[in-house]
Amino acid sequence: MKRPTQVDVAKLAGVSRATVSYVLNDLTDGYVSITEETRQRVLKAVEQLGYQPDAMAQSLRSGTTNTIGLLIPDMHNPHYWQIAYGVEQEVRSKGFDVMLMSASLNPDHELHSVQTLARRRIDGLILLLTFFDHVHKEIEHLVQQRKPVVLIGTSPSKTDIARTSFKEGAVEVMKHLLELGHRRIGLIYGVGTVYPDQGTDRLIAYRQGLQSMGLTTDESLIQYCGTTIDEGYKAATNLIDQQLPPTAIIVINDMLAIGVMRAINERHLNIPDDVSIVSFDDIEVAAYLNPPLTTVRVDGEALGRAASQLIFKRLENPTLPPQEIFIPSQLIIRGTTGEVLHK
Amino acid sequence: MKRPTQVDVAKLAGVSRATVSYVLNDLTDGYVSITEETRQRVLKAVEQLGYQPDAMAQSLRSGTTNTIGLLIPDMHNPHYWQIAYGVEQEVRSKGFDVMLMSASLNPDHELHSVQTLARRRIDGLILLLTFFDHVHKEIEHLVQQRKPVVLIGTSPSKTDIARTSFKEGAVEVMKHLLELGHRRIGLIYGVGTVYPDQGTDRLIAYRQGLQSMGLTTDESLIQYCGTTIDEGYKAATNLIDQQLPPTAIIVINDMLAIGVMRAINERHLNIPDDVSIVSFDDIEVAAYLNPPLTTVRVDGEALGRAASQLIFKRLENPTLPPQEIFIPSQLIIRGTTGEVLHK
DNA sequence: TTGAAAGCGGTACCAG
DNA sequence: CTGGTACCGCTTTCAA
Repeated sequence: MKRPTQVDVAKLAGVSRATVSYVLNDLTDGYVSITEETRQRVLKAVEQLGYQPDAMAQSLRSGTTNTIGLLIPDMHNPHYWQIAYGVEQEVRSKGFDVMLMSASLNPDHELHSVQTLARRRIDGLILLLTFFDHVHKEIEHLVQQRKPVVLIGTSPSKTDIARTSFKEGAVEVMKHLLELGHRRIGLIYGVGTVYPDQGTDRLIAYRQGLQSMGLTTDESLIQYCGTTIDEGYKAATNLIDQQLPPTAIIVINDMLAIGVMRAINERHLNIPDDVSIVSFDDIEVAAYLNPPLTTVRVDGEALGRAASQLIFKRLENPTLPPQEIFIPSQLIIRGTTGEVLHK
Repeated sequence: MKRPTQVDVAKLAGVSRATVSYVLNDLTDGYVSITEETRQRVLKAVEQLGYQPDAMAQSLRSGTTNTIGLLIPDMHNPHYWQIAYGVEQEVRSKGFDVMLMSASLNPDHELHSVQTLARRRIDGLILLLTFFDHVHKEIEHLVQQRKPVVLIGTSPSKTDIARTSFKEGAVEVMKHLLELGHRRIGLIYGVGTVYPDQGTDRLIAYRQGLQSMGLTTDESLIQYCGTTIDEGYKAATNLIDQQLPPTAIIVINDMLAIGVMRAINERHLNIPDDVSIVSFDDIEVAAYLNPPLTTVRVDGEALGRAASQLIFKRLENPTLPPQEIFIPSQLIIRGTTGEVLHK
């Protein structure tokens, strides 16, 4: 059985396609008016056939889709879900839908996803990019077509952006650790990306923090790695198996920090007495780890909501100058950081 | 600037719309043949305008969307993301896209999402339902229209289904705990749903396991709660603050178990010496908790892949009888379960 | 080798 | 009050 169309409904109700359309769109209140009896006949036919208007055809006609596209870097980091959740909340409250895609940390997928989303006549696009440059041209096009495009990121942008910055948080982190007496501070710097800016704010704060105490950066205390918990685990073992291991480790995000904590636990070292740990994001489980994780919170849900608001603002007023909403980061001190007990 | 259409390209290249279509769809190899020179002119025009064919119009014409819809219950449980990840992998490998929606644990949203997905001419639909009955009619319609619909769930179904069962796992759990000497076993039974069957398999195994040892079910050891970590935390406090607290707690999923572990840690009780914990799902962080969580693994990624395979199978052969792929569950013993030390 | 035109499923204008 | 019809952007058959 084929999907029923307007024609089927019209036939069954014994009216014309136009009439069906009128009834369904409640244009009966406007200029056109339709007998209650006809109306009922149509509605009954709709019910009988289980007719649902074809969204594609509607979009083709109207030029709008009532859909916002959202691209996240990958599905393995809860921080991105928080963002997706925020977007979903806000977008749904406006009666729009979200079409979510993941770039799977792959530049080709990222490009493909942006293109796919664009080809769908999405009404607006929220992008959390990892490989920025690849999609630059696509974004230009979208902007020229007056499609709302909002970035979620850390670097200022010419387009609308829901921006956050780890800078303040990272500075707080350094201050916190230095106050606790830490001097050998490791950094696990795992970013699944070639995007040059990603994480830089945290790296800079790290170096400057050390500098402010007259310390030089010991490059052997910096570990680069991927994005999985397991890679965090491995990076941590590299760090703590050194002759002079760090007394504190800064980890670029909570997921990696979970791996780091595991590595330390397995060596029967105590957190925070032997090693302190701080990271970034504040994903949901962070507060429930043992001990609870000290981390720099970035409110993902707020980021997602902010991005959506920017979309709708531009939808209403396409000629606005580029907008920015800033979501600050903030150090949440929990149980994984403590004073240096022994050097 | 408007989005460029085929007409714009045709004009710029000085050819007709059809020619553009031919070039873009490589029909040049078939019956139609086009001068290399014309071809190049068209391609150049496409490039210049940044033309991308309109997916809606294409779908309207072709009747296919190259898109699979996926509905998950909510965005806060990593288990669902594992499933989504599996779906994404498989679907993308076939050159299709995934449109993901979340029901936000809300029956209205669930219904709305299914309807929206259906209205989009999605080529196939993968559903992880919480409030089954509400969408029953929609599914019927889809099936009648020969749209592939695949369920992911635990109860057998008349439609295609990627099925798992916690039963075997739950039985293993009971065996494991009883062998370790546990007799007072608590159950935290949090399901964010009114769907009658959800979790039942685990409840049954629980009762039967106790029965097999000649024990009766102590209803005060069963706690019902919601789906958040925090609700798991609260349910656990109810349990361990009892006069005769359980020596082991079975938790319906890992997210809740994280909250349970926290509650126990906060009371300075030891896991597993004072209280053992087992749960279900085996989300990514489970192995990295402190101690690592004993849990019944259900391979979400495999579930997602299986569901996708069922979709494609039916797409190829719509008249197949209902298919089922079964993904077994399996107890993974880690560090949160141990022998009873004191009663 | 290229172009004209029908139609996919709706919407909305205009005429009856 | 209702029906005819042009059009949204693209594919594809048929004719030139």
